[in-house]
Amino acid sequence: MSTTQLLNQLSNLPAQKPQNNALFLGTWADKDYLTHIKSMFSGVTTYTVCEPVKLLTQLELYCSKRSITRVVSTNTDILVKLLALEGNVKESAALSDYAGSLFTYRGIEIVFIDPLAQLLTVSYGRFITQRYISKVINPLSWPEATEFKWTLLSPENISEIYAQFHNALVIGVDIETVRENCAIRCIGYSAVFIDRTDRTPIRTVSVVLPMDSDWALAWVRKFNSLPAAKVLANGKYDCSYLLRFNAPLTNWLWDVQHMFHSWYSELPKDLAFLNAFFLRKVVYWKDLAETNDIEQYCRYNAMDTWATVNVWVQQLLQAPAWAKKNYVLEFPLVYPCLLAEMTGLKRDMGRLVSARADVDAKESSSLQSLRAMIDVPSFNPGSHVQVKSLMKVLGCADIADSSGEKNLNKASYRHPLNARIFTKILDIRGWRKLATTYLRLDSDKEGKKENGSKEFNGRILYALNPHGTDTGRLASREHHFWTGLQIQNIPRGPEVKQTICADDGFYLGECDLEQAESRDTANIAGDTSLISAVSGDRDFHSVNCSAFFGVPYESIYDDAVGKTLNKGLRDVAKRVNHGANYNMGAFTLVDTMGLENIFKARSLLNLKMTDPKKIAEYLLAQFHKTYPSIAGKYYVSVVNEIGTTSRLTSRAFHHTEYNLAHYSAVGYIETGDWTRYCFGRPDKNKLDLNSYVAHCPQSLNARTLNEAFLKVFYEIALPNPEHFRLHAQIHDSILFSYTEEGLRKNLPDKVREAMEIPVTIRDVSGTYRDFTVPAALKLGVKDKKTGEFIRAKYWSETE
DNA sequence: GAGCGAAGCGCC
DNA sequence: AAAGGGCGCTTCGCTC
Repeated sequence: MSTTQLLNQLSNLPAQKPQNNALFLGTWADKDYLTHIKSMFSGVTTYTVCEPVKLLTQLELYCSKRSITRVVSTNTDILVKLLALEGNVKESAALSDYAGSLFTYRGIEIVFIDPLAQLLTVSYGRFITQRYISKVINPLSWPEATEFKWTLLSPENISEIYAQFHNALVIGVDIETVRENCAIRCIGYSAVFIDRTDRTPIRTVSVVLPMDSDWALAWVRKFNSLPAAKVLANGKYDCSYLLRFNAPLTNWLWDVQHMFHSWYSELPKDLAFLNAFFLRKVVYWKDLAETNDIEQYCRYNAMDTWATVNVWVQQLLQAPAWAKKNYVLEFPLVYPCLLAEMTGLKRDMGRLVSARADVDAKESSSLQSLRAMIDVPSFNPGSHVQVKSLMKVLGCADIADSSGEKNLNKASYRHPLNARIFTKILDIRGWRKLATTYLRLDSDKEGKKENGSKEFNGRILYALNPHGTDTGRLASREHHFWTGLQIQNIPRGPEVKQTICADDGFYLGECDLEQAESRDTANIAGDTSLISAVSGDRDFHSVNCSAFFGVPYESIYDDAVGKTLNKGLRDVAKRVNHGANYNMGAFTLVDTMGLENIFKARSLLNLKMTDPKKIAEYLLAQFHKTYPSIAGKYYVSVVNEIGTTSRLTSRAFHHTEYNLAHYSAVGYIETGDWTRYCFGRPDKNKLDLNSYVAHCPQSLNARTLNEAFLKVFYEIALPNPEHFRLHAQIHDSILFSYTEEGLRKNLPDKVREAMEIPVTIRDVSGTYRDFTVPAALKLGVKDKKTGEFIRAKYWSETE
């Protein structure tokens, strides 16, 4: 019997019975939206009050007169009063924290929801509001969580509890940490026990161990080695700290954040949200973590583990098959990600200091000249407010709503004097970004805490999160140890990458999937012209140019020498292709190309019209004429699929043994690979359509690279711990390092082979095709003088 | 002085 | 080189 079947049989039954009338207790701001929630009360007689109600006694009186026993509310005055009754005294409380929290007051159940305006402004507003309202309107549809009981572990009880935990079905684990020194304050465990003979067959036992002694650490190691599967919430965080203390967690198989991301990737997934989403009778408790009382703190730790296992039970019971499949695809990525996060990359500290000095020098000389030019000695180009005023002074008030790069370029196009000033501002901003974000030194602190250098023992650390994006790409941010960098947006020039290097005895290598998203788009849409254009031997943009505008390919590009002959027109085709591919409108095309380029295109193509928007429309039309399946079939299929199922499912199959072990090829395509639940309305909202149209190729590419990441982890990194290091995945590339011995074993080539995964795909018209995105290794640079190949030691050398 | 949102910008 | 989409970090300027 599977775990799910077991839980299904044993699920604790809810105890409540349906009750009397209902009340919506809102605010003035909710008045306009009342019609939207009417149907959510399932026909129960519901009163509405939007006038200010400040006292619980007022509420009680109102309810008792009308036989009201359940209340849905956005009234924060009442919320604060209810919290005070629970001993949580505060002046104000945010609905965003307490949405989904349920209180009981004198026989009345009160659930709080977000302001009704969110029904229209947040794509998932209706969905969540309906769910929370059902907590009081349809309580029988909500299973009861286990009873919360917790124990502080001590020498007196720990042996006995440890023995008891050997029989657990799963164990929830959560740590609380000290940010300043990366210590672990305490660790909580919640064991789930099953007893079919019991009235409540699912039972949990929660314990907490303060981490204040070697004795405690020794016990943590024992508990972490228990045989039960572990369930965590964002477990890479906890695992990182436990690894630091040499107390690795074994058999981590479940994670409620990854499970929820696999199900509703567009929704929040912090533990507080998951509690409110899955458990009926909960009140937000994150603010309790601010306590200084260690006992209280441990209790809070225990509640988190209790919530984690209860959420886990409900996820297993309620998640549909496609979400569980997503989980199987996503969760295993935590292991290679954790390895890469704990490996990090070495920073050459000498080079860091000199690179920073170079950047600082360029910035300060530019700043000096800018200030002299405009005669404002204190001008700060980093302040958008000041730059906007400058734009107004220089006659660009009409575009001074933003001082971003696009508008500054527009302003520059108007007058050469503007160009001198605004180009300088953009230069300075560029240097500042490099210095303050990527080349930080300890001296940048200036009294502010945690604002100095980014290295951890001379290394750049980072987090790689498989649950960070809506498309299945990994997201990156600073490391769990509260330092390091987002590793996926390191600037492409040498300025920063020359300071990041392989470890002693290692070389750095990077392997890219080439034009992956274009190939994916072509194959998903099944546009045979686009497939051959993107996978052929000829220059893609020149092929487009020829097809769009009816000029001979030979006049655009010379294949023999690999040279562009008509850069201007090829450029137009490039811009049009990129824009049209993702459903850009004519207005935006004008905006992004700039008037100069639009009129350049007009003269290159001898067009008659003078309205820039008309020119852009013409350009976009040429794309859609050439590749009719993109808008004609692919966009339409996105709208239809979401309209009928609220989901987008990738009909693609990756040929790796990991997948083959789980699914047979044909059935896999029919049921789909990665599925995204879509709350947006692509039929009504163009931005939603754009994002869903972009999702499919981006997601398919992410899936391919994620499969490759797993292959590299299992087949290359793990068997060669002395000679290979897995550093990161950067959207279409994998960054690694290897030794001389690793080179003799051909490990870089094996990375490339692992990344070239054949894919079988069913296009939107039902045609099956096989294709493989080629991967290219970047292992070094040719010396410009000697022509000798230099193996990369620094990241700047893998170009 | 802390906290927060907006703006801007880095990558694929 | 850079549109559309996908992200996260720093600074500024404001509020509390």
